Amino acid sequence: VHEQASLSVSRVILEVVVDVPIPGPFDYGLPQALAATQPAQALVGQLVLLPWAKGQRLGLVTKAKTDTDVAPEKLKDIVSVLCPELTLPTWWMQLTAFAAQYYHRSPGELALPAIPKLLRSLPKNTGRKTATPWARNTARAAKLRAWESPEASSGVPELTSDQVIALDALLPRLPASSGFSVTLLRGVTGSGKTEVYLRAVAHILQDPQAQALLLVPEIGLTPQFLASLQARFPGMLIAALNSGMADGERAAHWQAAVTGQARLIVGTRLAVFTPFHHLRLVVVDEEHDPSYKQAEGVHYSGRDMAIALASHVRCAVVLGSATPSMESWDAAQRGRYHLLELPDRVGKVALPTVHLINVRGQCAEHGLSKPAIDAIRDCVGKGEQALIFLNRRGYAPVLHCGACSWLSQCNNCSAYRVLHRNKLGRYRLVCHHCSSEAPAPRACPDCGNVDLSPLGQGTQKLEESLQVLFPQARIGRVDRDVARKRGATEAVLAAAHAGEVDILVGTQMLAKGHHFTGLSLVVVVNADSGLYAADFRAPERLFANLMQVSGRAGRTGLASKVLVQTETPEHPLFTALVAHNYAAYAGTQLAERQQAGLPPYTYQALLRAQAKELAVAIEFLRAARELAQTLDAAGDCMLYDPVPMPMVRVANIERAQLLLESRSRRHLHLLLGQLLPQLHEQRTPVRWQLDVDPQEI
DNA sequence: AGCACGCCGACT
DNA sequence: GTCGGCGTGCTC
Repeated sequence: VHEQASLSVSRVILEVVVDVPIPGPFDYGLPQALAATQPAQALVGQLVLLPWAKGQRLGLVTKAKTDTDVAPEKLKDIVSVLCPELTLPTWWMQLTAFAAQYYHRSPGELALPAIPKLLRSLPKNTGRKTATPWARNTARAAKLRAWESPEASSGVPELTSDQVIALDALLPRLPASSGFSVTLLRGVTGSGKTEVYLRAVAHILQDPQAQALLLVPEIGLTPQFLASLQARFPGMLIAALNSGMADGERAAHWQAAVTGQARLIVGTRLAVFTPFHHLRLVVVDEEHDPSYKQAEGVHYSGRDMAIALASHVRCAVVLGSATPSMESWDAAQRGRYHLLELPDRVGKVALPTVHLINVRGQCAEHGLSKPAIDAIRDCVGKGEQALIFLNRRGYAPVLHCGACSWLSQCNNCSAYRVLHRNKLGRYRLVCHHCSSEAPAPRACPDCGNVDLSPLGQGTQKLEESLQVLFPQARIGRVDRDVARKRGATEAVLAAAHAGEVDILVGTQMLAKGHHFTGLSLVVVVNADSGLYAADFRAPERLFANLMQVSGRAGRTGLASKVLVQTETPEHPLFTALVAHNYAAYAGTQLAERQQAGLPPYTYQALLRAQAKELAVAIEFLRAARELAQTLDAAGDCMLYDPVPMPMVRVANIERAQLLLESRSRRHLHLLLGQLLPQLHEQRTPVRWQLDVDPQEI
């Protein structure tokens, strides 16, 4: 006993986190050979190779200490330091630990995936020792060059008086001495929010050590955008971080951000977990965008984590949007965030006039109303461009048999297969949820009727109808199907910019960021989907989308209009849209949310379960709810009944969900903190995951 | 989450 | 006789 006690005090113990869904941390011993080369404290923040079960795996050292509760015979020594060149900073370890706690995951599940695969790959025992991954990656990072910008710097635009006012308010918050602050920049489409960000970035980057992070929605990170940034910051290394990049490229950019070699980092949500060298400013562009929410694995919010990041490095964060999320708008109204507004377009360009077209009871087979067709004809006749917005890709949402009412139901999902037309002109039925597809049947599979008809329309059919209506017009289409082909989207957009397209047809992919100089007409074909959806956030998203798509029109001063086809023109959402009145719409939304006890006035977490049988998933959630009820004896949380998800079956897996809600975030998280470990302990055939602050219910 | 161990059906 | 099905137990 004596010997053990003295051993345990003299021995260095390392706390290590690992990418496994068990809480940890795990204690390991430091072998003598490694202890001799450096103080144990120097290993904190380093990646190490560990013996794990029967094999080896990667860990991150979070603490060096001298005692442990782990039985001596169970305590193993770390094998080696994997990447001595990389020490993760303390603030970063705290940020990932905070995120892990907030999303109720193990710290390793947040920390380790944030490091590029290339830098955390286990060494292959090929015998010969080669350069470390870090060293090899250093060579790659050194080769990073400026983004190709076609034309030389187009110069710095002059600021409008609104932009001057916004910057005058923003710049004093940027110095390091000002610490953490959140600013919401609300500016109508075309008001020059980007110019305000860029001035703030330029201001911060005057300090040769400083770095700025610009977060963009998933589809915003394009080569063109990077090129335009490069033109603005000639000679400066701009790193890009997004999930689509190849391992090597990603690692090189990441390393440039970590060493400080890259001064400006542009990234999608995952970039928030980069251990920046000296971050001094965070900008979240289009902060309301749903793509900031990670929908797989750890369901984190890139926007919320951007705020957490800024608070950990003690710098300013700027959230920008024409249609801020209700969460951010409410925070700004309450003074928790500084609010800056850009109420007018640059150059006092008029916002487009919005007209509502009542299509109730009309069944135009091509989906376009008479006024819309007339407006398109007029627009194209004048040599201007029209954008037709339809949030539905494919040819038609469903194939239908008029004789027996058969519909093209997916075999694996509770959804219809969508009729598509491939490049050979052949019709196929494709499920947008499980991707299963088959040639469209020539005759009804149920009754043999050969007269099958497509119901409704998608972008493909709309494109076809438009070509019939306007045989002379040059039509371009942009949706995810087009985007699948390499370079196809870019080609259509380039043609549109060059004035070689008269009519652009597309889904919401077209709604964001693009700036078509000749565009004077926007037609929204079906504005009503989502208006009466079960998800209380659906109208908020619809409003944002419509504002966004309307904003494409007339950005360069052409008299422009937006036609919105709807069956309910009297709906207040459309009234606010016509008036370009975000504040009024947000005000009524927030009042409703407060009345109904919904976010941002309550806090939610969603427990989702999947099983082959719906009853099994529901039963799991019922048991979880019961457990939660006993843990929340004081009744601080509202525990709803488990229900099937709106899309109950995907790829033959049945899904259900349990909503937990509280007026107190603290109480909700206290409950989750007790509930989750118990759920982990129970052995169940049900797959489940927790979504804190769910965006889709 | 992986991954190994472990105990019961259709194959050489 | 064996390959392999996925149930359950563990990872400092």
